[in-house]
Parts: sequence; structure tokens; C-alpha cells
Amino acid sequence: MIEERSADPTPADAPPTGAGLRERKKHATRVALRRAALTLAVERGPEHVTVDDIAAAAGVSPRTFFNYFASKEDALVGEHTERFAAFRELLLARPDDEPPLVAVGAAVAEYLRGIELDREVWALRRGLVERHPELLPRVLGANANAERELAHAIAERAGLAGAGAEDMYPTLVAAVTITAVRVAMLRAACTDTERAPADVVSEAFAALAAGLPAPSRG
Amino acid sequence: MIEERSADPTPADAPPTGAGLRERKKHATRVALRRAALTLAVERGPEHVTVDDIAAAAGVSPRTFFNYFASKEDALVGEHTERFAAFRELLLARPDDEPPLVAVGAAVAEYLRGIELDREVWALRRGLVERHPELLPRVLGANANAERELAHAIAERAGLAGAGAEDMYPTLVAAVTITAVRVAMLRAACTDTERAPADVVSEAFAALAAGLPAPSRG
DNA sequence: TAAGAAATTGCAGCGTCTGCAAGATTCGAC
DNA sequence: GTCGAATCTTGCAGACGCTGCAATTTCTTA
Repeated sequence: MIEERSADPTPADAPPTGAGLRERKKHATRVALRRAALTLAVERGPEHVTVDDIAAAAGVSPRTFFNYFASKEDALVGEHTERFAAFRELLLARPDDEPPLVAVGAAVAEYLRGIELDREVWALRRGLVERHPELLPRVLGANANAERELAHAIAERAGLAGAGAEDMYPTLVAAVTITAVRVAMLRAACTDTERAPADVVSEAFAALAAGLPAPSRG
Repeated sequence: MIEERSADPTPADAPPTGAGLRERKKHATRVALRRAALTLAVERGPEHVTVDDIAAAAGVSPRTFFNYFASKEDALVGEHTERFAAFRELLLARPDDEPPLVAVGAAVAEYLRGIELDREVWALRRGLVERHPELLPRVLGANANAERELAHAIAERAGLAGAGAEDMYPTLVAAVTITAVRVAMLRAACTDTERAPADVVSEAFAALAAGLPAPSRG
């Protein structure tokens, strides 16, 4: 209940093609379970969906569900964390002389552009969280790990040795980054649906880098 | 499991004195339960403490536990949210011409100075989260509600009508604020133990308002 | 002190999640 | 192809979290 590890450190983008049959089946099951979970949750509301329902809809036994996800919520909103695995490299690839927030913002934008594949699942998840704000804390909580990862990467990039312990700066930038991305994504999903998420995120980072000047007061 | 409401909207600082015997007993029970939960969790680790244990240590029945807290975690880390209730007024009391981040930072600092009462419980909780990072997501998640409250307050203060929907700005400032407070508190708790938390928070806000300039690279 | 309000408790029950030990499936080497 | 090893799936039993309900006890108030 309190533990929050992933049941399986499989990367989110496991290759649908290539590799052995085993891998393909596993990936298919994982996708089926997640889709089933999201679809059912959208239909009935998360609290009216049991693990048994999800497993049945995905065509596996209830016990198998827990071979893929550590918890019911994990199947619904737990994907985000996994995504940040590759992010670190994107960040470290930015030119050395860029200010931290700019580099991070650029890396994030790049990262987002590479994501636009799972549109479908993301749309499901977005609608779900919109209709059921109870899930929001879980989503935010899931970012905690990503944040620590990012803090390490930032410290590394800035040439600070020990990560975060002796300097608040990397931690702060990491936290603010995750926050900005989150807010911008929400914004992009809810209001600015016509704009590319990456653009909205860029805007948020621009505002941050400028010290959050007040907009015109109305 | 997914629901995240409080079992009881009792203010965190219920009057230990005054009022009837009933109120005093309720407050005592609440405190006893929280203390028991924290103490046991620190001793054995959260996952090795059952609700039955907590109830027994507090001298009430297991069923009664759930009359006071919606979940086990709520007893451990759920207090934070309640605290933000009064924050809004502090913010709205700041002079109108202050830049948003400055006003928010000042309000936060003020708010923190008023908190230094529960030192004991806070220390317990801090040590607990430090030793058991699994709890961190829950703590962060608990801030989600506070964040929305704050966004509303900021929008109100900035004179923006509808809260957050049509402008990303208040949401962003609110999110960044909660984030900064969180990081600064962590910092104050872990490293800068000699400095007042309020000071560390102020520093974090100064960095934010300055657009997060890079520290000297080493 | 008696009626009424509110808190405590036990119980029955659903749902989440885990460990364990079978049984089925895939893989790699021959 | 075949066989053994590695891996996945599944059922089962059970601990634990959490809830509704109804009976009982404790406080309040008139």
C-alpha cells in the first residue's frame, strides 16, 4: 500500500516488433492491461473498477495483473515516471553554455515532441484525471521519482559533485521543471488544444526564466 | 483506496483547552493516534505497522482509527494539507503593488514562522520521510489540493476573474510556490539545520524571482 | 436526572496486494 | 525436432486496508 516501486522496470516503449515472441507477448499484455484499466475507469469511474474487471477485460488472470503493475493506480497513472528514463541523456546533450533553465526547457520540449505517439493513451488518461480529480495526488506523487532523477542530472550537468545534498539549486530547478511541465501539459490539454504541447511548455519555461513577471492585471 | 478526502475536517490546531469535555477528548485521541502512528512508523518502518497496532498504542479500537483518519497514510503525512487553509488570507493581506512571487514568498515566510509550534511532530514526520522515501509521493500528492487553493488565491489577487482556466499564470505561480516551499523545507530540515526554515524559503524565492540564475559552476 | 446527541466498538464483508507452488509456454542448444 | 532451462501464468490461501451497519457507551443540555 505504501510501497511505490514498479512491478517491472520494463521501458515504456518496449519494441512492439523485433525480439522474441516472449517479449512481444509481454508487451501486448501490458498494453492490453493498461488500455483495459483506462477504458473501464473512464466508463465507470476508477472506484467502480476492480482489478478482477481489468484482468478479465484484458484476458488474463487477476493474479497476472500484479505481475505487470504494482497497484491499480499504477496501471492508470503510473506510466509517466518510466518516461523520464531517457530524459537525462537529452539534457546532458545540450550545449554547456546554456543557462540551466533554458537547457532543461529545450530538453523537455524535445522530449515532448518525441512522445506524440501514445496520443491515444494520453488522451484517455487526461480525460480520466479531468473527470476524477481524486487521481491527481497520485499523478503528482508519481513525479517525485522523476524529480530526483532530474535533480541528479542537473547537478551533474552543472558540475556539482554530490547531487543535491550540499546545494539546493539542482533540486529547486528540477522541482520547478517538473512543475512547469505539468502545468503546461495541463494547460495544453484543457485550453490550448490547438497548440502543440511543446510550445506551451516552452512558453511556461520562458516565463520562469524571466522571473515570472506579472501579466497585465485586469 | 483512491479517494483522498479527510475523514474529519477538524482544524489541525484544535484547542487543547476550552470547550467541552467531548471536544477535548476528541482532540486528545486524534493527537494520540497521530503520535502513535508516527512513532511506530519511525521505529519499525511504515509497512510494518498495522492500523491495529496504531489503535492499540493509542488505546482505542481499530475501528475508531478510521473515525479520525481516512487512511493510514493520512495519519502519517496527511496533516500538511490542512495547514494551508489559513494561507489564503495571509496572501491577500499583502500590499497590492508587490510582484506576485514576492508577495507569495513573504506570505509563506510569515506562515512558516507561525508554525513553529508542532516542532515535535514535524521532526518525527521529517525523519520518517527521510528514512522512507516511499512516503514522498504521498506527501507531494497531498500538496495538490493546496496548490489549487493557492492558484485561486493568486488569480484573485491578480484580479483575474475565472481561476486558472483562461490563464496559465496563476496555476504556474501556485505550483512553483508549493514546489519552492517544499524544496526549501527539505533543505532546511536536512542540511541547513541551523538556519530558520523561513530564511531558507526566502532564499529559494529570491532565486526564483531572479529567474534561477546559475550558481558558480565548479 | 432524563432525553437526546455524539462517539466507540464489534462484526461482517469487499477489495487490494503478496508469497508460494504448481502448470503451461518459450528459448537455446544440440 | 527434442529436451532441459528459463520464464510466465495461474490458483490458492491469507494478511491488511477500509466501509457500512447496528448496538452500546459516553457526553450534553434542559
